[in-house]
Amino acid sequence: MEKENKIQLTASLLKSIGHPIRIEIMLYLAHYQRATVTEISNDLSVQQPIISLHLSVLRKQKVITVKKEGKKSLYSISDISVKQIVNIIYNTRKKLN
Amino acid sequence: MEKENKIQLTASLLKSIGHPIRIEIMLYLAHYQRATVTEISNDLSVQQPIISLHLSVLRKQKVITVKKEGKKSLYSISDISVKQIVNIIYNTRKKLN
DNA sequence: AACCAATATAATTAAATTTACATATACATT
DNA sequence: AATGTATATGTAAATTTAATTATATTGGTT
Repeated sequence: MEKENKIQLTASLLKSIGHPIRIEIMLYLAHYQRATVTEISNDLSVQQPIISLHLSVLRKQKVITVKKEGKKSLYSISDISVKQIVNIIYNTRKKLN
Repeated sequence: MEKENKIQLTASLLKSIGHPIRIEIMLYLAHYQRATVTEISNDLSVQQPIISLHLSVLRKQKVITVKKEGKKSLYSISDISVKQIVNIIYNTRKKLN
């Protein structure tokens, strides 16, 4: 992969996670392994269309994956490294402030 | 620190790094340890005011720190964990695509 | 003091995101 | 086929972010 493209992808990935609701979704999925849209929507107290939108942003960056089961969509984090990153930043943030 | 605040800070940090030019700046600083605004501007071929602007975004999140020496501003990455994160994502990105 | 180099900031405009709300699709059950 | 549940998509408005250009500030030098 060319450098420019790689930089662009790195930026896109970080940007996709860099949103409060999406951080919450990532932490939620990191904790529960998998969850449906409704579960996430209820537990985070955020309207379903908004959760769906943010899930699509994360899905586009392949940060999470969906597995359809009947009428449910089970979401999970697609890569452990992404999970680690969220935890690293979440836990080291206090050191920077 | 309250959870909400921590989430917000985590999002802000990731968001601040999630931009092509800022990724390039981070990779540049990770490689050279420290650099001036002019050096970054020249080597990345990006206009100085734009670099200054992006540096201020990163500085605001305390991702980088400045040390003034005469009329020069020496920038460097403030925390190793941030450096690691950039490298992790930069190197794992290919696995996700 | 005048000047130059290095950096930061301001104003403007353009573009991209986010939210909210409404609506659509898909599947399952009756 | 009609209803209910789960999820996705469309649109418009509001907000945020980015790039551009110009200008300001700061420190060193003559």
